[in-house]
Amino acid sequence: MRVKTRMAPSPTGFLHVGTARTTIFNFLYSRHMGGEFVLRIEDTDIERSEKRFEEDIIVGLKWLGIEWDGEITRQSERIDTYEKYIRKLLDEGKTFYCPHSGEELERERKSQLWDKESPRHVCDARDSKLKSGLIRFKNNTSEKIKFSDEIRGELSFDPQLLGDFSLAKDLRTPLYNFAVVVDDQEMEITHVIRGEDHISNTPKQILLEDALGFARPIFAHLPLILGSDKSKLSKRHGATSLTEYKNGGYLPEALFNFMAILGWHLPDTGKAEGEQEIFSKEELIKNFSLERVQKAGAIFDITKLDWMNGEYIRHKSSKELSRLATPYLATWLSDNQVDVRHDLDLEKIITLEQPRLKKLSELPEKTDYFFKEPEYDVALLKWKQMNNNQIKSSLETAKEILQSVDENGMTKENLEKIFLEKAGKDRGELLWPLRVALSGKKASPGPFDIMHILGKNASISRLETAIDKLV
RNA sequence: GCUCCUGUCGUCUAGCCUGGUCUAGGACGCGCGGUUCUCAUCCGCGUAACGGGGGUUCGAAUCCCCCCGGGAGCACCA
Repeated sequence: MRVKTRMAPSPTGFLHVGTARTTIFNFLYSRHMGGEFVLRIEDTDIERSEKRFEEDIIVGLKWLGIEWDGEITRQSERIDTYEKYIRKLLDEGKTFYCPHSGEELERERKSQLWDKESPRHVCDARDSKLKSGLIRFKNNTSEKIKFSDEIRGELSFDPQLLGDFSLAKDLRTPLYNFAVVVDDQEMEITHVIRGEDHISNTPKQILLEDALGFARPIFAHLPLILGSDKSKLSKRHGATSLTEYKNGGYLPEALFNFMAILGWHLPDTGKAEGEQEIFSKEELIKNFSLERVQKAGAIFDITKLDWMNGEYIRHKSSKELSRLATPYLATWLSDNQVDVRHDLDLEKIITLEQPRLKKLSELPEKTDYFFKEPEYDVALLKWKQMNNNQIKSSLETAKEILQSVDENGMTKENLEKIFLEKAGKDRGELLWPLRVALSGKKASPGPFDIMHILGKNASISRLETAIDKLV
């Protein structure tokens, strides 16, 4: 079977992660089936759609590693086509101009609600000869509308509840449900994979497809991404735009992996323990199947994303990680007007933090002491029950050891060897004050790594600063 | 209100179709322990769920019915 799926984001806001996830599923499915995946932009809402939002969609999808086939098409470029089909329907008497005003519709709606009926408009002027007004569909269907959803199975709707729904404001201003139907036909889309919030649009679209004599695509409705309170993910739950995740230090592969796994999973591999959670894009494409997607909505669990992002960070080579993370550091350094010593090796610093990073954006706060003198409370220098004199002498010892090391001996291995030889039973007595003096932090990488990167002079200077603090 | 969708650990899920091998598996999180000066990594152990009630059956997370819960959609937005 030939497969062609499409993604049709609307440029009326920044690219939402939910939209991004739907795109991932479309992408995975068509690639899995060896089909085509195309991008169409829904930009007929002139008031709300903006160029910068369209740009955001394109940049975001590229960043995620989603590539589409062919040129991007836009709804606004097909106005002539829509007009052609609207005229056809009008000529065939399948649609009509509705003469009712907004107030009249509102009154009808209220009375229906009052009668505990589903609000809809059933027009009493279907055969009016008017040539202006809202164009509505003459809904004469009485049989149930049935269609098969690839994820949910057989679905059925009562067409009476739809009323004479609208399909265009005028000949050249089609409304969503009409525009998608025409576009899917014109673009020869075979599979419509979209969010579950579109389920109730489907019967309208089917009615239009039938009226126009179009083939019916295969539908698949994905569960929604939910916030922590189980309602549709929105701003009040935290970051919803893809850009925020991008800027927040998430890796595209991690986000892709996480969102693909959210609401979809491979079957039990039968392994007794430790089933795989980390999948490359290729593996996801190879194993993807629509029938395995979950039916219920899934909560967007940021802590699992953070873990997964950390996993991807840990698996990067030092060089690659350094390339990706340096901009975060550079921005921070310039914002804080820090002069960086030219001999500092940024790649080493970044690699040192690799096992601790969940997000690239955490880098500056974790490594600031390499770039400026650490600030800390004297009390932090204290290890267990040591008093100030003991701490001071411990730091003096560390300083002496360091002074005895020549520049070539400033490797991590060598420093570790020398310091551990001199350390007592409780290594903490020597190493804790030393590490705090160097980093100014309660938690940090080990002192040997820090001294190696900082160099002999800077390290000694920090020990002296600490000793002075104790007086 | 109406319509539709949906319900396994706190979260993401495996298992459900084709009842027994499920004393319900994995992952994240959390807790404890090991490595360790600290944190992280890594390793080991642990924690915790079939929404409820009826059936059918020798046997139900799996099949049937009812109830309850959660969500979404009901535009001259997409």
